[in-house]
Parts: sequence; C-alpha cells; structure tokens
Amino acid sequence: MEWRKQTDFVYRWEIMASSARRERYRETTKDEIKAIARQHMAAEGTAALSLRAIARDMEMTAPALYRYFPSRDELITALILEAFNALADAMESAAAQRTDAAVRLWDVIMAYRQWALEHPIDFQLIYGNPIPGYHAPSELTVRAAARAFIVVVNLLSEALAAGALKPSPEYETMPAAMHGYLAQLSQQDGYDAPPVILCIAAQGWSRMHGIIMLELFEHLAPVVGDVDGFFRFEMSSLFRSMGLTIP
Amino acid sequence: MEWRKQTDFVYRWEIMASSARRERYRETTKDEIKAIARQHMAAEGTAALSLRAIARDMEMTAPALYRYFPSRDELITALILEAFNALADAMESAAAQRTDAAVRLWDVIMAYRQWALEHPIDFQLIYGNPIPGYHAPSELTVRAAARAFIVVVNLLSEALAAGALKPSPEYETMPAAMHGYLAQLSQQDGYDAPPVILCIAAQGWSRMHGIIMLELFEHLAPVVGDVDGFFRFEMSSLFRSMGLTIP
DNA sequence: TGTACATCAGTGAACGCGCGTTCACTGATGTAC
DNA sequence: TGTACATCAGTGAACGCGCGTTCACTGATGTAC
Repeated sequence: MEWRKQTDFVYRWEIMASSARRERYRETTKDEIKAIARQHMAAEGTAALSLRAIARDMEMTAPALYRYFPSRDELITALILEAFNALADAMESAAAQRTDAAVRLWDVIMAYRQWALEHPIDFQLIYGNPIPGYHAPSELTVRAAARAFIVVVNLLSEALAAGALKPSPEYETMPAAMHGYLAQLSQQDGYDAPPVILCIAAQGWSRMHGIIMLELFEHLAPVVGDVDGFFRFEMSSLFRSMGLTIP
Repeated sequence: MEWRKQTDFVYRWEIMASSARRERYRETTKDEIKAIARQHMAAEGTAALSLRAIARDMEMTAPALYRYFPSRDELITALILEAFNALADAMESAAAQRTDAAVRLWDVIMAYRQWALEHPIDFQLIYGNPIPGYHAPSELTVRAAARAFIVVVNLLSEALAAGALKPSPEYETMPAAMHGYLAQLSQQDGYDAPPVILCIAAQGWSRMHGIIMLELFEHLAPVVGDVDGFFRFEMSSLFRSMGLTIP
C-alpha cells in the first residue's frame, strides 16, 4: 500500500487548501457580522443588538447566523473580547512609539482616551451597563481587561527603575487591606510591580475612566467646556504629583 | 343670588377635598409604578424596563398605566429626574449635618458614593448607557444634574472663603479655553464661584465618578481588592492636595 | 337629600411589530478513491 | 479523471414569546344643583 500513503499525502494537501479557503470565507463573514453588530449598537445603544436586524442588513435570514455564532450571547462575548483586545492593542502600539518611559506613559494615556472616543460603543460594551439577559463569562473578560492595565503597570515600573518616578510619601498611608491585596497581586503573572506602582496605576486608570465616561455621555462638557483641555490638565496634575515630567 | 355664592363656596371645598383624595391616590399609584420599574431594572438592567411587565406585577392591564404616564418615555424621564433629585437630596442632607466646610465636603463625597452603591440602578440610569430608543429631554436633566454639582461648589467656596482651602499654584496652568468657559459659567445662577473652584469641583467629581463606575460594574475590585479603602485613599489625596484636613 | 350628569380608573381585545431559536430542507462545494 | 459521498452555507416556515399603544367599553366615584 505504498501508493496509498502517497495519495493520502496529496489529498491532505488539497483538503488543507480547500478548507483553508472555506475557513477564510467563514472568518470574513464573522467579521462582517461583528461589524454590522457594532453599527447597530452605535445607532441604537448596546442593548439594541439583535441577530435578526443584523441578518436583515446582511441580506440573509436570521438562522444563517447560527452557522457563525451559536447564540446571541456568544456574539456579544466575541465583541467584548475583541473590544478589550483592540483597546490593549492601541495602548501597546502607543507604548512602542517612543523611548522615554514617562513620554510613553503619556502616549498610552492619550491613546486610551482616543480609542474610547473613536469607539464609544466598544467602550460602553466593556465598561458600561451590561446588556439585559447577557452574562459575561468573567474568566475570559477579566483576563482580557488586564492586558490594558499591565501596559500601564509596566511603564510605571520602568519609570520607577529609571528613577524618573518618585512616589510621594503619602503612599505610606495606603490602607492595609489594599496594600496586602496588591502585594499578593504583584506575584501573579504580568503584575511584577510593588504595591505602590499598582496603586498609582489604579489611580490613573480610575481618573481617566471617570472623565471619559462622563465625556462619553455628555455630562462633562456643560461643566468644564473644554473637555480635552480638562483631561490633559488632570493627567498633567497626576504626572506632576508623581514627579514625572509632562511631555 | 346670595345663597348661590354660599353654596359655591361649600362645593368648592368639597371638590377640593375629593379631588385631593383622588389626587393622593393617583400619586400613590404613580409611586408604585416607579418603584416596580426600579425593581425590574435592578433585576434585568435599565434597558429591560417594560410597561407590560410593570402592569403584570401590579396585577393590572398595561393600558391602565397610560392613566398615569402618557408613554414609556415619560416614565423613564420621571425616573431619571427623581434619581437626580434623590442624589442631590442625599448630598444636601449630608452637607447639613456638621459645621466645618471641609468635614461637610467629606461627608458629601461619602454620601455620593453611598447613594450610588445603594441605588445602583438609579445611578446607571442617570450616568450609564442610555436606554435604546429613549432620548432624555436635556433641558430638564441638565438642570437636575447641576443640583448635585452645586452642593460641592458651594462647600468649596465656603472652604476657600474660610481660608481652609489653599488651591495649588498649578491651577494657574489651567487651559485657557477651560478658564474662559468657567469664568462665564460662574456668572450663572447657582455657580457664583471662581474658575479655580469650578475646576476643583470637576476634578473631584470625575475622580469619584471613575471609581464608582468601575466599582459598580465590578472592574475595580480585582485590581485594588479593597475598593472602599481605595476610594477613601484617593479622596484623601485630593483633600491633601487642596490643603484641606482629612476628617 | 335626591337625582342627573361628569369624571375617572381600569378592562379586554386588537394592531402591528420584533425577538431568539429550532427544524427539515436545498443546492453548492469539497473529499475520497 | 469521474463518480459517489460528505460537508457546509443558507433558506423558509414555524414556535412561542414579548413589546408599546389604541380603542370602545364598564363601573365606580365625585359634582352640581
């Protein structure tokens, strides 16, 4: 049966080539589904996502979508994970442009807000109200969310090591429970940074988040007028308090 | 027609008494509708509010609700306005307990977060994703939202006047556009405070908001462990930077 | 006080709509030898 | 290379559900004199 092995090999090649083509087509269609889902959410809000509406826009019938996603919830999960990763990608690529840690940290912060403003729906999807009836598989989302946080933590660590970051003595007054948790967290993968760094990262993150969230829903503009200026001013203040020079 | 006037008077009394009773009943029912609406949103998310579901829970038919609210959107508006006012009430009452301005400011900040945690749905309703298909009448909501902000502004003004609040010189670097807007805003009713104060209020507000929003959707606990401690620590830091003593 | 009338809360049926999901199917494409 | 077979995308009908809103109505309560 020498020839059999031979032909088996050829067939396997052909299978691969063909199924790869099919696979590529599948991925394109999946991407289109997700893109249209995002369009709908942008127009009507995250909670308005509907398989039938997506199918209508794709000139397909609704059951056809079940070839690509086993249910509405799995589609939402895919969108959420993609959003978390896109945000982290944006931050990582911003961090990769320049050299100085403080400058890169600034770039990352600006990239975070920019991504949020350019993808308001994805931002709402990951950080806003949950969609009725949907429950995120937290083991997946927590890990995806951590990626973005780690970018900031690493830059802070770098700045600390370089002596650029000088944490104020007030961090010695950090609550004991929090310090304990952070000390334990710092041993986990991706988080090899002292509690002070993790605390600063959390502060920076929550301050950014507050402004962006208020900005996204138009609560901030009536109060400060120049939201962009306010954001930069607030972040400058944070940098100054850490002894970092503002780019 | 002397007697007519007499009876007219009596009748008007009776009308008042009866219609007042009916009016009271109407208000009770309206309150019940709103309470059940909140229950449903708490269970399923703000976007899941449904008149039919409310009616079912009240053992009524759905059309009956139209005696109390002309449409679903008006019910949502009522809920939003009530939430804004309840939050402002909580803050005002916290501000009224003690005497020292810094202490009262601290109390107000704690009351803000406490209200948010105790009324997560109302908080999402006013500060979270909009409900699909609903558009808030901004002329009403902006004014309702301002009440809470003004409480903080007034306390800061008081602390400034008393010499307790010492704004750092970094406020001189405030963006020009923002400074201009705040200067103009300060002339409006309720806002008689210099730009520095309005800027500090906005900073405090957005910092609180970021933490609470992340906390509400369970994003913060995995990062800092002790959310309560983190919030107090972050607010202490703000107080320290303003020269205010921490209660 | 009694009586005709007006007001009001609430009903039940209906309209027209949209939803997620299932199922048996068709027809095209790829696989096996 | 030709042919039988398997895989896969997509259809169309259906299930059972829920939604906001309208309409003509009933029956209780309040009003007017």
